[in-house]
Amino acid sequence: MGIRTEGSSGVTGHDVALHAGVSIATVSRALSGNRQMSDELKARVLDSAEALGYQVNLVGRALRKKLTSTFGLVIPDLENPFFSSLAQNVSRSFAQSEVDVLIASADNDVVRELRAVQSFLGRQVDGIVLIPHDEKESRTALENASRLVPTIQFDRFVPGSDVPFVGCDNRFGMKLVAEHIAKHGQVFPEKVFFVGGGQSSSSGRERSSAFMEFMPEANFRDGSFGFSWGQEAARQILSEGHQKGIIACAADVIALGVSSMLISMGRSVPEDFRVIGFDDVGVSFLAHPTLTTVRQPVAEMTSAIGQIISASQASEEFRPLGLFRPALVVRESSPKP
Amino acid sequence: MGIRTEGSSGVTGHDVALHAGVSIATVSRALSGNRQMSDELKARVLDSAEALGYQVNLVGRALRKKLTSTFGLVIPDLENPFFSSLAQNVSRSFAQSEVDVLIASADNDVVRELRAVQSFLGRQVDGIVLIPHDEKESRTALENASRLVPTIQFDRFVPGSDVPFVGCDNRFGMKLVAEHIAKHGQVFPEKVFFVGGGQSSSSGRERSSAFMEFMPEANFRDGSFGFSWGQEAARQILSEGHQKGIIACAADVIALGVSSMLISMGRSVPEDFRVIGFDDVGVSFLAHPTLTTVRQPVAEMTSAIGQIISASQASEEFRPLGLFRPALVVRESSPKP
DNA sequence: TTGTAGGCGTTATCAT
DNA sequence: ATGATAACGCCTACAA
Repeated sequence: MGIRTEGSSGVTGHDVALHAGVSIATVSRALSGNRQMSDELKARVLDSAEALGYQVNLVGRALRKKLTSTFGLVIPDLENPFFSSLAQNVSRSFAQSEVDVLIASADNDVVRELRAVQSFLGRQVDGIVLIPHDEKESRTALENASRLVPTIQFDRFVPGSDVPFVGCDNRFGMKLVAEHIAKHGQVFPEKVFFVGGGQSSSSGRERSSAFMEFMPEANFRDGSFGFSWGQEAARQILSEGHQKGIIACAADVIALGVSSMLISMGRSVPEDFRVIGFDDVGVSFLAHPTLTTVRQPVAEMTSAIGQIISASQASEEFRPLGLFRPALVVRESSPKP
Repeated sequence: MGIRTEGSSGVTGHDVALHAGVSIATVSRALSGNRQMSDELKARVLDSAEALGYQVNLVGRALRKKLTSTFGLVIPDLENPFFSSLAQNVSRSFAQSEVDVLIASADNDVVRELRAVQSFLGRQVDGIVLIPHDEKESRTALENASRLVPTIQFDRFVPGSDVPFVGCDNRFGMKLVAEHIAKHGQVFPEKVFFVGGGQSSSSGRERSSAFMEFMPEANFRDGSFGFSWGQEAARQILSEGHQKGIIACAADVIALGVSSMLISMGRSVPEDFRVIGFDDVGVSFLAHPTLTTVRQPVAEMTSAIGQIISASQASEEFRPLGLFRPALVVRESSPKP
């Protein structure tokens, strides 16, 4: 495994041309197929290519065409199941097309996020889909990207940027939660809690402010998008002496942490505390109790991304529309009253 | 957002050379910095580059150097939390180095897996880390990759291949599980169950056969690596009339499904059924009850990958070692007897 | 120390 | 319809 250093298959279009007894230009034409040529020659070239195991060198092609049929997806945190699911869905929605999706993880770090963007740009990707990790700090990465290639902000956005955004209507989602909670009024008179996901991302900020708009009397506490923050928040709530209530969370990962801690500390969900999440991650239906949550329309969102990317490939204009309506999914952790 | 089609920043080394009043060779030297040159000139070039917003075109560099400082990671299923966690860890372990990690999802499809490999190869990646989706069907992808670039099989392997493998000692892990179960002998005389993850991947096959080796009397049933198979398996076990037992699973995702279904159907874990997983995915500690499982030494494994990649970058010989010992993590779903 | 020039593999333009 | 050839942006002998 030592000596081989050649990049691609090692056999170039030149080799195929020699083998088939044609010019290198003919080889290129036969393979890209977008030019008229005799079927006989075409077949001969294709056979030679097959025989030699030729494989087009995408680097050479990219250098010449200045296009790569590739776009990059930057994910803030692959260990967050909602994001890894998004990545899988985006990737899947391009399975049929010629476009390749390259994924990079920013690992909750704006420095690595920027680096991922630069790497994609240097690689001449045709477009970038960025889930901005931080509302402020991700601005540089987003601007760098959008200055050079068609760029989409996905799921979160940098305020004031004019880069097209695809995501869900967080305010509407929280309105659904608030309405759901309101129906519990007489059953759970105690207390409504909101456990936020921080103010440093647009989704965190939007969900917090929307919920507080609809339920200003709620007991509010803020943290970050993670299981452990949910656990900590539940511990806080119990240590403050609360015995019953409804706990709405900015994300499923938080809600799962909350629910987990409540049960560990001997409380019952939903009898003592009702818990509501946001996102509808894949595992939320198998949590115990199963999680009432707001489902983001992931399929619609990824398909919108596909359309925007395709449009930009065809150098059409961007379609800036991209705010999708989520839906409430009622499960055991906060059943219908 | 329409007219711009240039790939990278549009400004090339040539432009920088003009701006700085030097030759294009000097620009290249100033930026790669691996050549002696006067500080004054170097500073001037760097200033010009900065002023023009120059950014090296990695495509041009790759074509010339036949190296990209990049390797590709092919993941069978990003929605499986164990795999997405692996991806994050691999990516993280290269954060400090110059190497970029590109991730592609095969989405449980060998066709897309092969396509991802070809795409990486065409992009001249310096190496490929492949988690083979299928023990047989992934052979083509693996061979294509290893023929051209240094390649590592990660977590799963294609039998009979001489491509270096990094993964965990599944047999040893199952031995730990069997020993743990054996201690429960008198407490749970009823029945030992094993819920497999299929025979089409090396991990599925190894874990099944190892467990059956240590506990040949176990009640065996086989499926796939997924929550829903775990739920189905639990339903089966209950419908067969079993009231108590110990259920060992080939993966945490299966165990979480099993546990979920048992509880949904009114059984108690661990009182009625004890449940044991494998992998120690991030969420297993917050399941209810928390999951007893076998922890894969992810940090060691990803660091081994880092070493192998680095060695291959330095064109040293591969270090074929790569079987790591997992450890039993006892939690609530199957506590110490 | 710095500049000149050739070529990496591909596609597109121009002849033929 | 096919072939020769010139770029694309970069790096690196080699020359100065």
